[in-house]
Amino acid sequence: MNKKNMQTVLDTLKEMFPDAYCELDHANAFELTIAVLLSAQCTDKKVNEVTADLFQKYKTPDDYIAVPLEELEQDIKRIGLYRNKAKNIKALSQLLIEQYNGEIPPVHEELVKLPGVGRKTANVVMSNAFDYPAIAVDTHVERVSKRLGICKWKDSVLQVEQTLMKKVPKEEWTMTHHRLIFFGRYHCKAQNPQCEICPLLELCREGKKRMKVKVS
DNA sequence: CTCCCGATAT
DNA sequence: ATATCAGGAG
Repeated sequence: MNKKNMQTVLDTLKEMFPDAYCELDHANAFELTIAVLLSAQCTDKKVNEVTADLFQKYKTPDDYIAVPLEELEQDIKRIGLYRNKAKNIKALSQLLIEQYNGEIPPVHEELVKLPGVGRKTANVVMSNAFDYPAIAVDTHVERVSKRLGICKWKDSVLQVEQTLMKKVPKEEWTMTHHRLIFFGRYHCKAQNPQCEICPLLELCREGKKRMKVKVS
């Protein structure tokens, strides 16, 4: 995508979602890390329902270590992928205590060493908890970037991230990341994207293709 | 690449 | 019935 169209995308997203933000409820970096870990292949809404009780019951890494695995599994069962997630939360808590004084390290390279924390989760924690510029590429960011033609269809999530970092000014990385998610979640949805009323239709390769299929 | 996985939308 | 949801590990 050329510079002019990219600027149009950024301006339009800003108009559509001026105050996009992290929709995962959390009070600190530790809770945010747990929430993002739980959010894999699950809606934010569902995660928030579960963490409302979870964060009342568990406050520190020690609390997660103290509980039997089976009990923690039941506490998060409604999220899905719950066995892996419960195991990761306990291992992550253990590692935090052993190597990080029980605190979430504000360093990307350290975060990805934590069980259940990959590049995307680390980026979310860095940007939302530690105010560090980052673009986390989740399912929405990837889908939207590819549909609009910001990046190639066959790009990996890492390539998508690198392309976005190159095309977006660094000071706008975090906000743009949130706007791309809102755009993907509420407008350019996986099923039933709102192409008919999309202000970006003129520059959207996929959107124009979809509209053609509809009229014919 | 496959597996993990319940809940919700379509 | 099937697709999708703020992915990560083996």
